[in-house]
Amino acid sequence: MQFLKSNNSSSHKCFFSGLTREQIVSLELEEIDTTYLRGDLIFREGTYPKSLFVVYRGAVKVHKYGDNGKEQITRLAQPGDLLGYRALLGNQPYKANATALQETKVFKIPGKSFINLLKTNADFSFKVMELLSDDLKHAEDKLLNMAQKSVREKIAETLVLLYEKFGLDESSAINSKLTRKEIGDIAGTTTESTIRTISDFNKENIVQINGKKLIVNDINLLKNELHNKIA
Amino acid sequence: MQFLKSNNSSSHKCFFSGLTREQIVSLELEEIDTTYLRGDLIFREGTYPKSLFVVYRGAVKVHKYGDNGKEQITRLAQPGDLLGYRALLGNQPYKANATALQETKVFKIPGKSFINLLKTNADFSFKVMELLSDDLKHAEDKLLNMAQKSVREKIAETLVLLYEKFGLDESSAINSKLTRKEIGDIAGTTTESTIRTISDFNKENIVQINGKKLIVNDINLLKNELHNKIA
DNA sequence: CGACCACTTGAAAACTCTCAAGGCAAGTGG
DNA sequence: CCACTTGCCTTGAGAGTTTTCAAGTGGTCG
Repeated sequence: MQFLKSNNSSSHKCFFSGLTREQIVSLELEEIDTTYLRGDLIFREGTYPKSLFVVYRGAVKVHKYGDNGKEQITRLAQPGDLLGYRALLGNQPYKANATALQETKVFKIPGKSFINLLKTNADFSFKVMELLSDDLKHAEDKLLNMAQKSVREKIAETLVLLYEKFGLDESSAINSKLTRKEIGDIAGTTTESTIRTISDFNKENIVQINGKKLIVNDINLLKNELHNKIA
Repeated sequence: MQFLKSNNSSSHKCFFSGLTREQIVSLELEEIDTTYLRGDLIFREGTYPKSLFVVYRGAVKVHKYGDNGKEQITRLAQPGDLLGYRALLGNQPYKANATALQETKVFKIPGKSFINLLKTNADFSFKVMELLSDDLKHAEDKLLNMAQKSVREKIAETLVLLYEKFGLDESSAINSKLTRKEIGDIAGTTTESTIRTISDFNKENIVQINGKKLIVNDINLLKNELHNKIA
């Protein structure tokens, strides 16, 4: 099954690799209507989930809006990542929106199949728990960043994240199609502050701006910016 | 078993209420050395977990420190809440510290017993997942607050949280023993800003300061402060 | 070509933190 | 019993950071 060969170059392990063929078949993957273009909404906050989404190709932002209307990206999903499992687990409405960042293909797994597998397969259960556990860790780390870091540090943090998630293309540029606004929405700051900070990094030769592309010649220069440098 | 009668007045359901007597016995609760006084460290970030902690009485802060040394409280645990389950699940070191906020009694469950029950009892597994799911939701909500709200809103948010977690004592004061610094550590701001904001609320008759106590006569006045009031 | 969208820059305003200092209450030791 | 220490609360003023608002540029697509 093609699906099992994750084309994800980063360190993610395929979520279903421990299952038997029968178990995978039992998931009744649906392939209908599962390709999205940049900007397409995959699901909307407040609606109820029917399926679990598994990203097969592309990239997805999970985001919500504050009272003031400002957008906050809480997570980036890539090939191999699951979307919407939390709403399914609790049989609750989605707590965020999911939007494709580029051409993205997902598999849909009927909610019931997912829950069934959870209830019958302890290993699978355990894996989902590890996943939740991991997401929780990331959320808490991010909490600390948001609460305590300067804009400069938050932007550096975000660029390192993008570097690690998306890698570099042939010209050493971060291989994401994110706009400045979206980078700010991840970092938790305004578009203008994002632009100014990236521009500072450019002047300091930490990154190089090439149109919309951000060229990273030495990731360690960026990583140096992650921490408060007050002795 | 006394343990099952949660003395928690708030809406928490007891985590173990779905288990059979045998299953509870299988957890091999340990009661040794399980009372802590205010300020006592229950576990430290970076160390490895041996047991799961179940808060029986009192209150616990889960907190970590940023690069600059500033403390951030990520969670408050009360009777019925579990501590350290995430580290156990992943067999990883604790990612935060836990410190008693008042005289606190906890039960310890050997890590192995917990994991065993997880692997053999699908319902229990599911419950832990719901718990994780819930914690994740809170973390993400808090993320949004941190990223987008003003100090005033964050303090209001925190006071409402404390109101809901700890309730009011006989004099209508929030029934927590938290210092101003700790309130700031939850909200994600400095002690001084916390004091100034609470002082503002006092002047505006939203809360009433009585020594270290904060009297809340009408919680809705505070809740009005949760949202940005820009039309 | 015009509209639109993203990017960029400047200047002022708003907000929050930092640093410094003082007050108050409880507990301690002489 | 009093002086002293300690921890927490409070306030002020200035510094620093970040946002806001306004304006302008450049590229792209129909």
